[in-house]
Amino acid sequence: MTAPSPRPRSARQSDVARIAGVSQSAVSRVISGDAARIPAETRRRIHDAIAELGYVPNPVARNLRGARTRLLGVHTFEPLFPNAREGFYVEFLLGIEQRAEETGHDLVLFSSTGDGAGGRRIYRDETNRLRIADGSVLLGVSPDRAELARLWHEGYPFIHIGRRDVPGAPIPCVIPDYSGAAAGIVERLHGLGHRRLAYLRDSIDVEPYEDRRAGYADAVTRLGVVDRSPGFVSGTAGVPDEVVSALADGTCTAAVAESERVAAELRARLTDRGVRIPEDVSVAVLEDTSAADVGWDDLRIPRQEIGRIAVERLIDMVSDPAAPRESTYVACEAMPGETVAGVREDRR
Amino acid sequence: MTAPSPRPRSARQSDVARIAGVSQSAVSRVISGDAARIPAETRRRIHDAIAELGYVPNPVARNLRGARTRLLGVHTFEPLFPNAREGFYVEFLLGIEQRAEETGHDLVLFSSTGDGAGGRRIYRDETNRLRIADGSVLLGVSPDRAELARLWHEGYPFIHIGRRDVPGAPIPCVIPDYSGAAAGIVERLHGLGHRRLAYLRDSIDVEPYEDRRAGYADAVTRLGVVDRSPGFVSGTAGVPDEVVSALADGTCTAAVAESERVAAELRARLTDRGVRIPEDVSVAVLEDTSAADVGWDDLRIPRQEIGRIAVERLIDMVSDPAAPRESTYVACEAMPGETVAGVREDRR
DNA sequence: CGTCGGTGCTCATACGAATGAGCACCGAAC
DNA sequence: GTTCGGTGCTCATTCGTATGAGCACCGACG
Repeated sequence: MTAPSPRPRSARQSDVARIAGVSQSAVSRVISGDAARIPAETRRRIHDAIAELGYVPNPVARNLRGARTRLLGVHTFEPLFPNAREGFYVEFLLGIEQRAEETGHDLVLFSSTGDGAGGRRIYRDETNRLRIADGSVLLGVSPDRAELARLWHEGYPFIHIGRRDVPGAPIPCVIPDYSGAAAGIVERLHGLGHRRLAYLRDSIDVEPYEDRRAGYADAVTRLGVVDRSPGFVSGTAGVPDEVVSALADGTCTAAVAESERVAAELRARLTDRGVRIPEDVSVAVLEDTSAADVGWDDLRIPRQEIGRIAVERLIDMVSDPAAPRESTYVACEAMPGETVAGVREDRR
Repeated sequence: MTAPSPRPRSARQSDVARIAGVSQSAVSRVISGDAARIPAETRRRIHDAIAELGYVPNPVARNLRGARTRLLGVHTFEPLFPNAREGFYVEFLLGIEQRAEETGHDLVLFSSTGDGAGGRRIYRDETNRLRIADGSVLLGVSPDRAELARLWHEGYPFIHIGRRDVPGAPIPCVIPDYSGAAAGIVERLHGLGHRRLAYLRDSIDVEPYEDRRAGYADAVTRLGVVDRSPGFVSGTAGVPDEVVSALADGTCTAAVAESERVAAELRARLTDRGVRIPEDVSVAVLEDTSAADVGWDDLRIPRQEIGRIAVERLIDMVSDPAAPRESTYVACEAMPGETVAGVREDRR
């Protein structure tokens, strides 16, 4: 038996109708359940004809009438599984897929680049590629905010995972609450007796880091803790010498690092000076370091849950275009590790 | 600024046409590049109107005319990332995504179950859900071969990852060459001096395991090696006592386990008897055990490459429906580990 | 016997874009 | 001055399905 080629044009409702001796609309009604006034006998004839022809509705044509496609888009601004961040997007996707499955949606992964260069774009030769889907989840760092603004103005339903600020276009996001998590970590250090902290910033200036800084700053002020970083909000990136010295001599008793990269650098510098973590100095990281598995006190981003929530919100937007489009915050758990301890007795 | 809601019905070509003072077809021609006979001035007017209205083509309508959607489907018969097989499908998807990106395709992940129960099905109330995509990659273990047969008879372009035999429907697959890999492992054992082997089968009876058994059986015969498993082809699943004894007393010097599960059981049983791997007995596994990371001599399934090849083949089928639809074999690398060694001197 | 209410459908059109055919006009060539 | 060829579009139709409106028929009721 050989493959049926050249593929015969698939049967359509009109073919079924001809065989069953009814009109195309009768077929349509029977198929789409609106068969209230079609008697069993006719229905049977139609079903027989369907079986005979192996008729299968064309979903594309169905959708044309303005019905929903029940497709949800997933647009990542970088390849879905960049090696550098293995497991990063995938975890969000896991939650997205779960919720999509539960709500009877399929997903469209927008993997095509657009035009070879310039990264993944939403608009390709003036057309919004996302439009096949009823709405889309966006994730990753967009290289081009104007695109997001345009998308928003178009009224297309979408939700962004992670905070993204675009002037003039308050795009709805699902946001890990880095600010609250940072505050929580400061509180924890405070509870352990730490009163003089240092903040280590990375050189990245995107929204999520701003959130961390804000949360840290608030908590420091609120608890009356002293921050000794060299002007952490506008300050230097990386691990300045002053901070290493301050931690070594007890001027500071704990450090809060924005990213694992900075934390690792700090650890190296402290080890050089013979300073131990956590015996001498406590270090917490404001990032999910579970992949590295080195025991940092850090925070956990509930990626799966965030994915689920994003789909949830997206479906709301799709089903009610007039619904409010606000951002949602999702709490991050502070994860105790092996790098935070009570303050050293002689340094209280 | 508030979200533009209720969303205005998006502009269409006829709206653009009205504003630009031309006909809808002129707009269509300009947009779809067939603008040979439209002068620059008119084109400009049309583009201005497009910009003014924020017009965006409706991909669904486009597709209706029979054009390609440039969507490729990915249908998994189980959720994409079942916890039990974490990283299993994902690796295929990685390759699929890469190739899709390179060829300018987007992916549709068919995640919706169909009707709540009964697993993921291709046909939902008599409609082939895959049809939105130009063609689809199927992966996982289908609960229902009749569905595959129907899909094939329909002439829908699809390719299955992993071998799947359906009577009357020679469905095209991309198949890890388990048979060759099993033979390779037997050859390797033979090269190390092993002459009396045992084969341990799992209780699963799907095609991939048949391939392993066939490859093993061929190699054993070809090399004149003795197989001491209790009738491995029709034989008992799991780890029979006879096999453990044969390995312990030197009747057999090496074991080939179909799955990691069986291998792990064997290891436990041998350890109980004080038999060491690989000093006393060599053990190889005919499965990719890289996830477990316990040093088995095993084989590696080039999942990413398989994904890429599947997309490649699928695109061929889509672009030429008359193309032959055969299966493709992909070689698996035998991966040396720490559980195979030369045969013990006194057991040659 | 006329009318009314149901039943069992059909008709016509919409959805949005693509496209073969063809019309109207213009300048040039014979 | 007629024909010819090219330009610049428009017209009409197609894709496959869904759906509001409505037609024809039948039995029942007044």
